[in-house]
Amino acid sequence: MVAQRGRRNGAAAHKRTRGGATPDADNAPTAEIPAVAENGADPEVRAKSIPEAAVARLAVYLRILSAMAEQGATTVSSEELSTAAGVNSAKLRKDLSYLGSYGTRGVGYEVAVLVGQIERVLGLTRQHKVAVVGIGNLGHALANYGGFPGRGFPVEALFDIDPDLIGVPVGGIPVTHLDDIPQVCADRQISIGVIATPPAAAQTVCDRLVEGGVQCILNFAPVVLQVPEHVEVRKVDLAVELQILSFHVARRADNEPNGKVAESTVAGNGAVLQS
Amino acid sequence: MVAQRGRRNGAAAHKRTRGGATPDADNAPTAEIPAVAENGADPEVRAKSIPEAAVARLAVYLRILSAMAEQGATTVSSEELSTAAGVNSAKLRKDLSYLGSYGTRGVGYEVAVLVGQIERVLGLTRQHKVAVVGIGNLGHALANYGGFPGRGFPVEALFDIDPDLIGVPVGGIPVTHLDDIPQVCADRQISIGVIATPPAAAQTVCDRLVEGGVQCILNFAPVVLQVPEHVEVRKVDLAVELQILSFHVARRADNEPNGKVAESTVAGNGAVLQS
DNA sequence: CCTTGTGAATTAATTCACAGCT
DNA sequence: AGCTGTGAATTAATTCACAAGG
Repeated sequence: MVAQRGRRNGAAAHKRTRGGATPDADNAPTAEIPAVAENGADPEVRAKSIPEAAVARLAVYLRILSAMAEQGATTVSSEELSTAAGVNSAKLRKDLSYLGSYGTRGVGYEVAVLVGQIERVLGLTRQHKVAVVGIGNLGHALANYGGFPGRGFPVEALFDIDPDLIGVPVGGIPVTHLDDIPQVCADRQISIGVIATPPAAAQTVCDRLVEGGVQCILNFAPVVLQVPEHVEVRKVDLAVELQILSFHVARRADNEPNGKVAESTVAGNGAVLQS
Repeated sequence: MVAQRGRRNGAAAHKRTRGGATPDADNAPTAEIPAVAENGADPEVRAKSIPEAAVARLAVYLRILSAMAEQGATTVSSEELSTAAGVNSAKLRKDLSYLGSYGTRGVGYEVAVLVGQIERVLGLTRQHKVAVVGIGNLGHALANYGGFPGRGFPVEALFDIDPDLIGVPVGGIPVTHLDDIPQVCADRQISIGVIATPPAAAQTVCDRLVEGGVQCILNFAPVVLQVPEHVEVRKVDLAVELQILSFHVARRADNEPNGKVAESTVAGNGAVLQS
């Protein structure tokens, strides 16, 4: 059907360079997979083309499932899991179906199996070394996470420009100067760079990370980064988040002219809910 | 079975209460406006139903436009602005069209006009008082932003559970105990609550914020919050962001198999490489 | 000529609804 | 009986492409 031609891989050089990606709705170009992947390596149905939106939710399911496993649960139904994740069960099942068919009809899913499959699809069986750039308030907080979510994302390098910080260990790792980013990232095989610098420094830092071979960037600076197209950027933007909330407040105020309605909510305004 | 049992508010059995929202693609139920709005209030074309995705981008455009204005630019074309924002120009124009028609064909847009219109639509002409809960590393960082993005989001209350912190001013504001959340939020008319607590505390804190009349929550805790449906939740989830990046790394590795399988990459053994 | 603004076309994401298996 | 898995239907978001207007 769609013959999705057009995407030229060769030189292309379309300066796509999109690096924006609001934590919200922007970051979502759909993770199309070129459909190639003949592989033949895996007996399982290799991931074919999981929608980006589903990927984000799978990560959420994974966390919930891990918690359930820790509490001793061995199986879970789509209804339970979807409720815990705040989505509806049809969406959840559709999302899980991208993993393959690991449920048992009439019963549900085995928690351990789902955990394993989600980890596989998200690539969490590999390790992804992280570098944090900008050891201010936020960078400090990030560095102290010490090996981010669970294991799998060890922080292996810290960078800042402040001479007083260079060499000082934060969360066990000594801070290196910004100038050494390319070198150190290349040496330590950093795969994810986290930018927590002031906005003015962000693009330069980004360029150096790319120079050092970093392919993925998580950007906390309120700047739209320009990157070559093989680099993946995700953005966490506080200002944008707050402004989106502001929009919703304003919208509510516009629609519901009078001041309060408090909890008449529930069935009250059918307008806002989905179906 | 973790908790989800008690979440029944009112009748409505499964009435949603979504609070998840991955910073990415999850947070995006499309900001449909109830269509009611007989309006008749504004001479301008009142916001009719801006797509959620567009709202997020408008916030980005706003920042870029503000920077341009500061540099003395007075007009801008869709091409320029879209490049700076990392989107294509058609999308940009479509987004701006939700504001009304403020461009001049053959010329472009007046920067100042766009800034004003975006601020209007995002509700940035109001003030939104913010409370930060959880004054750890992250909360500290947030509190010190002191009046978040530019103006319009003053931090007016800080909360924590640690007795050593109570009363201590952070960024000029004394920390109050978690127990006083409902009271203080109601008194100070807080409209946005930021949750930066450990995951275990997040739901309780959330409940108290809601009790205090807070309608919007920005959640940094890795937990899916359950909230009544009139409350808007946005989530910033570090783990999810990293896992999405991980997914893209894996995807690339699968598609672009330089060597065959190269080094023990794909699944198989959990322990890959050193640590 | 410009560049905007927008219907129409396309593509992605979500939801429905039910067949199929346990 | 019950729950998964998934085509089909629906709804949202993006992109195209060009008429309209300075």
